[in-house]
Amino acid sequence: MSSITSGRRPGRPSKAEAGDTKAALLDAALRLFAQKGYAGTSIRAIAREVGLSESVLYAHFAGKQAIYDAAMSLAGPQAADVALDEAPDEPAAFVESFAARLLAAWDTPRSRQVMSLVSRDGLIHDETLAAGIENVLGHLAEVFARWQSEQRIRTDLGSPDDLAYALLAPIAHARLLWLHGEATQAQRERARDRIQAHAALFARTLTR
Amino acid sequence: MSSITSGRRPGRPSKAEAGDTKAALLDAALRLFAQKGYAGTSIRAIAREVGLSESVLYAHFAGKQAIYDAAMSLAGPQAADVALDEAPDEPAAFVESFAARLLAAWDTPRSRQVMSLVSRDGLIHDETLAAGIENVLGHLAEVFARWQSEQRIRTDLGSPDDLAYALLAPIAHARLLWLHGEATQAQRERARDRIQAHAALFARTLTR
DNA sequence: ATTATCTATAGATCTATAGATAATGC
DNA sequence: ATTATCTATAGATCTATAGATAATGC
Repeated sequence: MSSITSGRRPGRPSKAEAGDTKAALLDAALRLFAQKGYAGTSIRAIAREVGLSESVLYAHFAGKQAIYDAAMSLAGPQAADVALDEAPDEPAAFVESFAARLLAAWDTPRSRQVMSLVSRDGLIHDETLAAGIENVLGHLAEVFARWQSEQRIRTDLGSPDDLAYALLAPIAHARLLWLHGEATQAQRERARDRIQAHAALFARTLTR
Repeated sequence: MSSITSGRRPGRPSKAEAGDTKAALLDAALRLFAQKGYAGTSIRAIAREVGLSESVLYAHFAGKQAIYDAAMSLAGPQAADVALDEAPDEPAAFVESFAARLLAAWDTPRSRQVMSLVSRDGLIHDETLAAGIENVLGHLAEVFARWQSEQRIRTDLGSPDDLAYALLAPIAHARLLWLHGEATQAQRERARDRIQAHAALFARTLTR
């Protein structure tokens, strides 16, 4: 028994046994940062997860912060991109499909991990995230304003902006509570049920 | 100049200069854990914040985790305790006062710090927090169910449970986004405006 | 020659403990 | 004697770097 510390011998691995190391490192990094946060995750732990020496990370990234930034950028399309790409004509149908599309975008393994990562390290209070939410709210408010002026929805409930918040916040909250990196199947179903029920309730509110 | 490392000489401090060390340590601990998270906060940093040596903490607490637990328990009364202690008779008035009482309980320096602490380290996904929310939702749903059976509010919008979520989630989300340990005055006002506007909109929804 | 891995190590920092020192309260 | 602080230190762990090793691609 020679090398106990690592199953690998030194030197460049042969083509056959070389995988996509950088992608594997980033995947492990996202997983660990999501589980333990920035300070709770060591370079060493990331390397061990992939079965390599920690110094490999310095061949691929400038340092710990660079790994974190790269892992963050694995986040898929944001809510604003996903949710509003459909020309909204029929209020009730739009509201329910909006919620369904947000759920689909947020209930993926990667998106759930990014959610965990974002809800640590104070990033949930980061301006970027808040700006993204404001962006979606603005788009939604425009839609509601048009519908109000066209008399397609009630005008006596509140401003377009308040309506937008009343629709989006419960969906975003469901994401936070139940669509994170360690969510169980039951929690994911809870999120889906809550989001669907809320969208349906909100759609009824708009028109009745 | 003798002791550069600390302004204090060794030995027990005189009665005059001895403050409430344990309270000061806990206060600093909550502040730092809220800012940097568990792993990002060292015993040393807490001690330095109070101007003492790090070994003092071991005289007051069994270890780092014990300090964290003690800081967590500084959280004031929870939402469930605060929000429902008033006999709800008039729907619109109750909804707005419910929101106002939640805001008052959550917009204190300590509660904001606990919010930051909870939104790190995965605690937001902790069962305790989720159970607290479910508890408030359950109480609210009872109130709505009674009102529906008494015909004080509309019955065609959704189940009492869905109504409870539609009221509470946007308030809880405002807390998360704008009532944390590093919230600015502008963010706190944003939370208040959002919460008030949402409560008013929801109250109108219930009755019109 | 370049690239991707390894081992070894420096230097910083962290948790925790041991033992000294000085004030308090009996 | 007890309590509340201090200094000093052990031992673990962390980030980062230097230099060796072996496969690749020209």
